[in-house]
Amino acid sequence: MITAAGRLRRLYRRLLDSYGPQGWWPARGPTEVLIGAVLTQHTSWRNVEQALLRLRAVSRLTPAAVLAIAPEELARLIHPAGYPRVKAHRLRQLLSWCHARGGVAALRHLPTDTLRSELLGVHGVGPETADSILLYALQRPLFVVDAYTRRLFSRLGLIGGAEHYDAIRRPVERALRGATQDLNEFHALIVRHGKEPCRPRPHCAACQLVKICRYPVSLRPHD
DNA sequence: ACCCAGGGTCATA
DNA sequence: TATGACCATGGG
Repeated sequence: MITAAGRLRRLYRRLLDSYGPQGWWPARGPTEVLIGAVLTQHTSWRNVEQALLRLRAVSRLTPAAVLAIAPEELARLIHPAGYPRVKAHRLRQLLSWCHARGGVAALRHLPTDTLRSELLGVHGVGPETADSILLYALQRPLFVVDAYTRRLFSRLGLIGGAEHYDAIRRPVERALRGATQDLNEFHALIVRHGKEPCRPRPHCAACQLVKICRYPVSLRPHD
């Protein structure tokens, strides 16, 4: 990531002006953020919603209640989100950790560094899932780097494409001065912009790209 | 019949 | 360190 705090701030401002606040995370409660963060791994939010509907229909979405569901049954319930057995196992690992820690409310007392390293220690929780939970369930000032972020930053020349996760995350956190609400909106807006590929007329008002925006979603992070 | 979606782990070189 | 296979469903 080249040191481009000003460019990052202007990009954020343009995205916000174009789309308005996104009001993330789309969940009813904090535990649902944890569950959704696992379910949405390499999966469209549309499919995740179906899985959440099926889960909500049979259980309260608290760690204890979901852990009371038999693993095979849990897998069956979440199957619209894909990778049912993998995700059922990951959900159980994550919710067991949370439950052992006294529930989501109890997590608020712990420092961000501690929470992040413990989350990364949970099997099936990588950096994006951990940071989504920390930002959207616990309001910690972290920037979430996902495939849309890499693609957009790479198209804008802000990164080469091979940067490590933290090498993208930290500069954005500095550029936005660790303001939780801005980090929240920035990531949500990047996803919004990525989901609705902008049509240049003559250029995209949000990212200001002319040519690249005409290539919808086919470009990969390293293109 | 492809390609893609708000990733992560594991085996291998 | 860095690739590739694997996990699996639903929509374009």
